Amino acid sequence: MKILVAEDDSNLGLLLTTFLTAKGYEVKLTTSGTDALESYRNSPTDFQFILLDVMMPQKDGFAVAKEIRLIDKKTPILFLTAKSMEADRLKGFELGADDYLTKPFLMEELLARIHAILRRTNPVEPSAEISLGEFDYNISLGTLKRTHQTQKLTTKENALLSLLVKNQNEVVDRQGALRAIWGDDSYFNGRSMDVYIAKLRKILGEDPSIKIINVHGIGFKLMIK
Amino acid sequence: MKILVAEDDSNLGLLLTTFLTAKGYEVKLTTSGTDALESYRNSPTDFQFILLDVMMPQKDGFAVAKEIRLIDKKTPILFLTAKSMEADRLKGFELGADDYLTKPFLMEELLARIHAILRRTNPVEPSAEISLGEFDYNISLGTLKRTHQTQKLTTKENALLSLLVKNQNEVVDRQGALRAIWGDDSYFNGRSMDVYIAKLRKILGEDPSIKIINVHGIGFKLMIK
DNA sequence: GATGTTGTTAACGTTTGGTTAACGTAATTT
DNA sequence: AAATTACGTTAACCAAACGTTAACAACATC
Repeated sequence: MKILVAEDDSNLGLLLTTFLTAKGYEVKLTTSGTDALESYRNSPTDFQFILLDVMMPQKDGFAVAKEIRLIDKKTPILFLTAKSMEADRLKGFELGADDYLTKPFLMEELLARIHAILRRTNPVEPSAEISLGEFDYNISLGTLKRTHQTQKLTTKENALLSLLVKNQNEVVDRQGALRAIWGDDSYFNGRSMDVYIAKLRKILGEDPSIKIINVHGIGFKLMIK
Repeated sequence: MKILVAEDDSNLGLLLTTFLTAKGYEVKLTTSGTDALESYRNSPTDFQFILLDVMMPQKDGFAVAKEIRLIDKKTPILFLTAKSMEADRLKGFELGADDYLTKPFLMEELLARIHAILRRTNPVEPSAEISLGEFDYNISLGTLKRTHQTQKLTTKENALLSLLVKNQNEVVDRQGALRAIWGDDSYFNGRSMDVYIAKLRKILGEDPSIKIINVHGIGFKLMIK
């Protein structure tokens, strides 16, 4: 999932890139409307989402959107702007924008709005799938896909795997995981989690590059070579 | 194109109704979350857009959205609220909202946002007949036609099937369906719904490409190959 | 009143997923 | 080295969830 970002404020551009990359998106950052349009034109089918700052020198976000919409009516466009003028907002929507977010905004809200737009844009694949070794893991559906097979995970399996995946290459604290998934960290819940770790090891064992490592006395770590 | 509006401020409710009606929409105005949910449940296939005020007595907009999303993952939901708290905004999106607009807002912006969302969601107007595998299903008449046969469905059969068809390929929450069709999710209503699921499986079994799948502990999903 | 229709509930069963037991190995502490 | 704690693995157990068929109750129609 690749996002084209046009933002002339380098701090915000960097922040956006870092944040969205951490959330699993590939980001192409451009710092002017001209560059954005050029990037788009170089590979128009590459981008699944476009984030446009309105106030940019030379070619502003509106001009870019107008140009893009001439040849692409589908790729979602979300405008970012410091200006809160109502006429501008309406203009953005008229140009075919999907949303319009006023600075300053919470990064989490931006992400929520991106998700909402993608949810209705790609109803067939409502949730992003995470690449996990040879598997494609869908947290929402609780499915693990590989070649021609799809394995459905149980609720507990999915909860535990999603926690490990979200903290890939980092140790997930044993007691914390127990409290988060089982509600408290009693002895038997701990044994239950060990059972589920074994289940996940068995399922993921089809791909030898995936390992769930125990860090003694601390917790578990999901690693992929 | 019918919009369900829930707004307890009668001035704003009237304004919304007048404005949207003038823009060509049919509006069902409700003044409480409870009434909104009841209106929705009475004819779930009627509405193509839902406008929910967040702050309403008894059942707030969030609670309404939560209940609706159990049995309808697609119909667009836009929240209106006087509160601009960020946590609330994120909560709205997590519940499956498509947009979130803070009062006071320009009516024209509301309309633009509705259009932007509808542009993406291809709203399904209730039609005379829906193609369902080898069957032609008429929700209004409660009939299933196939080759030279027409089967008449009972009220409960029709309510359940229309809910499954509306959410084809999506899981319909068991408890949500029970509350929507039977009024509450007690044990015996659950057993009754299981009986009706069996009835529908028997009726639809004439076409082997149609399956009603149980997702354990969650609900049912209608799938067609 | 007899009959038909629809919805509810009973009865018996299967499936599912989570918990716990049991036996063991690995790591740390004494 | 021995004892203790932490974790690995497999399977038994159990209750909840659900599938199916039929009996029963309530209501409508003739």
